[in-house]
Amino acid sequence: MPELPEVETVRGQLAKALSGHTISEVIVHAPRMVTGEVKDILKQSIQTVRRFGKVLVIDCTGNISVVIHFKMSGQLILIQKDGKRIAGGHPSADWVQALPSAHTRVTFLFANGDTLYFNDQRFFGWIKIMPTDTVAELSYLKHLGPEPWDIADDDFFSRIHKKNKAIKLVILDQEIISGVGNIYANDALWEASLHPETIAKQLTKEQVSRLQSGIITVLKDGIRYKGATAADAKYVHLDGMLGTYQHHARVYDRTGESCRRNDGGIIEKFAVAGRGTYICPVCQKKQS
DNA sequence: TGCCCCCTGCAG
DNA sequence: CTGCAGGGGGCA
Repeated sequence: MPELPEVETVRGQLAKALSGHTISEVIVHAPRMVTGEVKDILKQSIQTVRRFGKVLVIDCTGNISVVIHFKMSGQLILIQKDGKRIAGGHPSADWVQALPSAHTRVTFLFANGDTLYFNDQRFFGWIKIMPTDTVAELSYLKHLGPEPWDIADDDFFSRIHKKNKAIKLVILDQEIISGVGNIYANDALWEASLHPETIAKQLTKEQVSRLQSGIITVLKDGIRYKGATAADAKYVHLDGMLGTYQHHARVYDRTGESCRRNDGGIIEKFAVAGRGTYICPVCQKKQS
């Protein structure tokens, strides 16, 4: 559920579905993914659900929080007492799957009969149970940069401009700007008509300004479309439904398709630091 | 700053 | 079989 829009979508759904509900039992299927004492959240109820960059924080009564990073393949699915998924709509056909599944790592049971499953195929994610008043001291959060809409353009420029590496890697660095991952990085660079390998310190103020706007535009679009579900469908909503941003992607996973600017460009794919990178060769030319 | 690593699973 | 996947930590 990787990037900011996906986590934000689930954050909102969790807050709506679980506020005030009491945790009655927790089953840890994969102990290595969990730190802290699970017993500390028993009988506590959910108060608020926060998000910092790509991290989700579920605050409970009793000064206890559950902090979750989904990494590449983590997901949360809520099943109601009657076995139905929450929220309206019809479950995607892709999600006619019994839970807990082979990928379920932690199961949270609620007093009202609801069950929340944390699934993670690749075991990269983590869950930390800790006092709410110590969450901010987590190393990951302490070093987290601001979200792109929370800083003035001159602050954004100074953060970006001093880096002597490819601009794509700079915006993927959570300590510089938080929330951007590979999908939205590719699309934001297209929005700003920048080549991903341009060295950050070579960018002009005007280019960096366009980039900040581009990042904000694609992240907000991602939230509007409730996240991007890639072909392998590991990101899903709390109710198992799929995000739809992928249908609106600018360049991500559009190899061979036409540039949305209709400039005659055909989207190309290559690797930057080992990560899939997509550009329109016409409007995202490499600068010298 | 760049490489390797953590893992599983799927497409080519 | 190899390569690749919404992330990021540790190491030189």
